[in-house]
Amino acid sequence: MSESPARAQSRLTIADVARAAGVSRTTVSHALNDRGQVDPRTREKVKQIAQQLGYRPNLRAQRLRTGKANSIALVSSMPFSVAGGPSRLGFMMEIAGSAMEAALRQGLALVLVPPLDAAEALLDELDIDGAVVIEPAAHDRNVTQLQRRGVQVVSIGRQPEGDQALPYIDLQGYETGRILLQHLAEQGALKTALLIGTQPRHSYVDMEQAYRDFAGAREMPVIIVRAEEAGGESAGREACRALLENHPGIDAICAPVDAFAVGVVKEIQARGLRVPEDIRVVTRYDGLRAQSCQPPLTAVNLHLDEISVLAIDLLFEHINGQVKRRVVTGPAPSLVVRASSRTAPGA
Amino acid sequence: MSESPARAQSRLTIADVARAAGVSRTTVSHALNDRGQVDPRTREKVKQIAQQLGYRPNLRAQRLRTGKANSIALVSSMPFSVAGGPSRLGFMMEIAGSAMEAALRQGLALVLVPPLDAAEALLDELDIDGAVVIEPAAHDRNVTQLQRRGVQVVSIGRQPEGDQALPYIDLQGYETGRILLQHLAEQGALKTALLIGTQPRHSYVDMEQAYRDFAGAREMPVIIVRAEEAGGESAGREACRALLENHPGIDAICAPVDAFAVGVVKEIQARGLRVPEDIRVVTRYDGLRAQSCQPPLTAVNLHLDEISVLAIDLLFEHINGQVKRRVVTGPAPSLVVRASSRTAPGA
DNA sequence: CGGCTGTTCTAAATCGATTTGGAATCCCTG
DNA sequence: CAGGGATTCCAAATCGATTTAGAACAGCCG
Repeated sequence: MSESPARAQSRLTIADVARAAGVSRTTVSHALNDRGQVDPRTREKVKQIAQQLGYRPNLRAQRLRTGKANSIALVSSMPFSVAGGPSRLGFMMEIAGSAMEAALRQGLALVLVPPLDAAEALLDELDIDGAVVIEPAAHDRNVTQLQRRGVQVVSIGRQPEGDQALPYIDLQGYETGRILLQHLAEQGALKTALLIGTQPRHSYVDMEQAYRDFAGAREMPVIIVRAEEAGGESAGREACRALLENHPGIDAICAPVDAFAVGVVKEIQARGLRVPEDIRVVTRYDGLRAQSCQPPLTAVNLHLDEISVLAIDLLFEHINGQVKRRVVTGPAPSLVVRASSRTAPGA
Repeated sequence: MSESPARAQSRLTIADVARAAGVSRTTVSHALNDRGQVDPRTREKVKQIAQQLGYRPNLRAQRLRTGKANSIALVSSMPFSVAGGPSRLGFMMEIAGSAMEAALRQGLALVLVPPLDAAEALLDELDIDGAVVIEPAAHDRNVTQLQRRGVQVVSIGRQPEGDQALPYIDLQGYETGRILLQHLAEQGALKTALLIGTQPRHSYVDMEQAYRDFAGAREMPVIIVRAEEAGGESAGREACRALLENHPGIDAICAPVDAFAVGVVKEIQARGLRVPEDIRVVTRYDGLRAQSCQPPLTAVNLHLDEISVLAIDLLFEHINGQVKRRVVTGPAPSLVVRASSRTAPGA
């Protein structure tokens, strides 16, 4: 039985270590996990032998027993067409980039769940003890599915009308809208239209509120049009056409969805108008799409890297049952001015 | 025993279903998994009851028994400073974006492993049955660590001098180098220098070979300089300085690492020279860094979205033991010309 | 009716860890 | 030296599924 020492696989079990050390499995387990009462000398000896043998506990057995998966999921429910395009899943990936690092620091593995219908099936096959959902819509199916399974969920961006108020990182949608509109006004815009998505997402809700308040304070007409997220760039373009035809005199468009904004710019230019001279355009997410647009789009730095870390930490707290904070406010959004809106002489 | 039907958690075990259906656990297992010999009527009844009760098999128990994790990892070993910056982990994230989708289609969850020292510890805590490693260096520690554990590994980009030849997706580094150098020549460059990293990665090796062949064929002087990847932009800048001081007359620089290329541009401009009029600059990866550089950098479209899918599929084959293909060649790299190299009148 | 084959189902072993509830040993005190 | 309390260790139960080996019963044949 003592042959085949180099089994390549981690075929060694706790029993092998116990045998080699001349103690029981219990003692090995205790020794290795710094649990229970074990003579320091025995503990050291067991550890050494385990090390020497190259023993690694079987994760699945460990998890079955302890009930922890030590991993979390990052879930996006934005349709592909919005997330897609040149930057693929820019928004989600930017979050993923720093989230994986933050997760690692908590000893958690981060698994990615793309926004696909097929994902729903996988969502039940995922061995996770928590999930971060990106900007969920009001009655997001992913969220309810996860909660039904009993996994902890937090969201980046408040879930509007949340079925039962998910803990979340505040993305400060109102403030984001305010600084964009304020900026447009400073650049001389007098008649700003708003183009948002149809889904009930916090960013649209908050943005609309900011817009209405802003318009109300200045006696500016309220011009709001909605487009289907799934339509992507062309839906934005279509909406822009309707906007321009029905509301002459518009001199600025605020389109928080970057795909929409790009469509807007294309439509404006196709009509022989200029951005920003005739119509200023701004968007929310400052990703590849905004930056590589011609002209580049004024946008908002949401500080997603910091937001992600906060989200992971919040989730971690909830998983560990120290349920205290339900809302965490991240760094304030900051304006990134680019050519698509720069018309005032001062700027 | 029939109370508390809505336990929130998936607390139901196979025993509960068995009890409710009036059969044994074995029969339930067989019925649900379409295994063994079960009367079709019984099978149907069990399935229905399980469904009705909302039974979900415990993943950890299932995995302990079956030995499969149904998940894979995406690993990058590029240092953070290169991967970092404006696009954070651009290269890795671009791959991740489409890889997660491909993985999902195979019923695999994709977990992200960031390039951190701490990751080494986590790598052993990861319950995975395979991993895709991005452009591993010659004796990459992550790779050996994974292999020792017995997980299948494939790489995107050949592992040079591979300890034992990992299966890989060919990134066609030689061809990439060739089209970049060819392009520079077409734009009038007569003295092109090469700036690569010090690590033994396939892209550097192949690029260098392409460069040497190219120079040899044209009797162009061979000017190669290396910089430490970990140094990022400033290392590239430093290398550029040395290049310009030691080799007057250089009119083009090929710097495959985007961070280096950006450094190069900055150094050139700081010296009062112009890109591309005085010195043309090109890089390899066409990410946010290349695109948002001033001027934007000519680069190569590596078709990472398709590459990722190939990688996932290859890994899947190896996990399932149908070990046939060891090398898969993806779509040919294609040039993306931008302002940083456009000088010829024709272009 | 005894013996054989096939179908349908089940009890128990198994995966590899953790954890519970003692058991054994030693030391000290009264 | 009996009895109490630490200390150190271990056997067995446990987590929740899958799988093996075999039981129970039916139908069929000679």
